[in-house]
Parts: sequence; structure tokens; C-alpha cells
Amino acid sequence: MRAHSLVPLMLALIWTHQSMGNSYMPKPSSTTLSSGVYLGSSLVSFYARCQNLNNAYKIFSEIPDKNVVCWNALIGGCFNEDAGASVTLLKEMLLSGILPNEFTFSLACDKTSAVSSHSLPRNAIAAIYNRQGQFHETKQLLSQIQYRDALSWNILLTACARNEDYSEAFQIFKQMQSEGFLMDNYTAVSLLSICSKINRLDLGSTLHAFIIKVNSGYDEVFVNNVLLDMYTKCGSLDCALRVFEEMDGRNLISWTALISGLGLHGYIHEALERFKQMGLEGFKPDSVTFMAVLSGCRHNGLVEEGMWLFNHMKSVYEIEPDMDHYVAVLDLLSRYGHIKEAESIISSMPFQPNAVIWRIFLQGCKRYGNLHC
DNA sequence: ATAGGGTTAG
Repeated sequence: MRAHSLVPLMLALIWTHQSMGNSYMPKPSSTTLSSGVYLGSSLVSFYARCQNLNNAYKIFSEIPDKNVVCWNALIGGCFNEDAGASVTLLKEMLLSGILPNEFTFSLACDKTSAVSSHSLPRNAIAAIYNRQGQFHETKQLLSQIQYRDALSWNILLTACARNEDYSEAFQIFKQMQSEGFLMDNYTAVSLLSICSKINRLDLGSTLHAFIIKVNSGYDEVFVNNVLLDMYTKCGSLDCALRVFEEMDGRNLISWTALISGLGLHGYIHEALERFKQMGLEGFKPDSVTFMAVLSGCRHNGLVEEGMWLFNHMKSVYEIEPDMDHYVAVLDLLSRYGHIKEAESIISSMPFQPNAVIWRIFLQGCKRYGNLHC
């Protein structure tokens, strides 16, 4: 036990000599020892565990490039002595832009859940996991705790929606309501996006009615955009149009969702009309908007219009076509018999055509009996 | 913390 505790002391000596620039002390030669943050982290952890928080802070503050390891050392080390400080430090770490790792995760899971008032760092970490697509971690962090605030509920719902845990999401929503939390815009967005995915117009319109009833107010554009999208995807273009006409503060996403919905329902001329109108109202289409119009043309057989749009993407709209745009345009050409033109588009592509491109092209050749083109 | 695209064949 004594021998064990000597190791950090030795490290402390080396550290002191290093930071004092002592010339008679031989400098550690390995990069691990000389890079500071490794030694520093061990020392921070050591002092914190010895309940010498002053020294832990001191060493910590002297580490020039603080990484997640030394933050974890300080946070984990001082938890037993001062849980509040530990939580404050966790917040500070997140604010300074350091991403948590699995060690931080277990700290937040095991330790901060013991302190009921510290949902903030837990939520912040959960949100980071959500953003990185680690939904399992988000759920683990938020589903096992006893008390959730509105933010925790919403982050949990978002994780379920994105992870395709649809029925779980509605169960959680039920539970959330039974604990007295009202649906807000974030809740609405998560649940409506699920309705679009599982084609549940009944659920979606019920939620719509609920949203009107609760009327949470701010940031309505987000909810209206998702409502608009939900209605087109669930087959009710009429309702989608009504949402669009009645909403104020439309943005690029509102327009794109509308155009896409019109194209999907076979109203390609209306879609292109809206595309024009959108430009007149000062909205600049982006890459997704172009996918919406090109796909619309592709599904409705408007070769000329689609090609005009594709050919003017770069020159007029300053958007570089990517692989998906090429797929849409090649299908537009091949599907309707313009094999020669499809071939010349392929040879002019700025990147290697992928298997999808070839399959579409060959299918066109097969269909139009033009294997020697 | 939340929103907009498509799925080629048979």
C-alpha cells in the first residue's frame, strides 16, 4: 500500500522539476512523460483522491493543453470531497468545448445522478451524445434516472425518434404527461417526425390538434415545417398546403418540404411554380431543394425542365451537384430514353460514377435496346 | 435540444 502511494509522489517530483525548469534534474526522455498532460492528469487525480483539492486545482491549472483525461481526473477525483464542485467543473469542461468520453459518461451516470439538482450537465452530455448519433448512450443516461426536467424528457424523446424506437417514444410521452409535463415544440417535433416515418396520419393530426390546444408559442416555424412534412408524407397534401399557407415566417425548409411534397404527389408543375415563387420571395435554393425539384421531375417525367435545372445549378444557383443529384438526373435521362445524353453526363462527371449510376444507366440501355451506344 | 431529399431492380 505504501509502495503504491509512492508512485504518484515520484511523479509529483518529476512534475515539479519539469515545471520549474530545473537543469540538474534529467528531463524525462519518453514523449509520454514529457508531454505534461499525462503526468499532470495522474497528479490531479492523486491529489484529488487524497482530498488535497488545492494541489489538484493547482496542478490542473498548470496543464497547458487540457484534454478530457485531466478534466475527468479532476472531476472524478474531487467528487467525494465536494460533489457540487465536481458538477460545476463538468459544466465548465463542456462549456470550454471539450467533448466528454466514456469515462465522463460513467461519472455523469453514476455520480451526478446522486445529486438531484444537477440535471443540467447530464442533459448537456446527453445532448452531445444525441448529436453524435450515440442514442444508446443518451438513453442510458436519461432513462434510468428518477426525476427528469422538460429538457431531459425531450432529449430522451429525440433519441428514441432518431433511433427508431417509435413505440417507446409514445410510451415515454405518456409517462411524461402523467408526471405533469406539457408538450412543447421540441416534444411536438420529435413525435411528428415519427408519424411521418410510420405513416400515421391519425396520430399526426391528433398531435396537431394537441399542439393548437397547448399553443406553446415561440419557434413555431420548426413545428409548422414538421407538420407540413408530416402531412405530405402521410398522404394529406391538402392539410400540408393549409399549414404552409397559414404559417408566417416561412424559411427555406418550409419551401423545400412543400416543393418535395407537391412533386411526390404528382403535382410537378405546381412544385416548379413554387420553386420560382420561392426565388422571387428571396429564398436561395440549396442542395436539398435541388434534390426535391430534380426528384420531382424524375418521378413525373419532366426531362427538359429537370435538365434545365440541373444545368443551371452551378452557374445560376451556385450549387455544386453531388452524387445524389447525378443519380437523380441520370435516372431522369435513362428512364425516359435519353441514353446518349446520359452517357455524356457520366463522362463529364467530376468524380467517379458509383454502382448506382451504372445500374441506372445500364437499365436504361436495356429498356431502350441501345446496348451499343 | 427540434425541421427539408431519395431506395436504382423485380
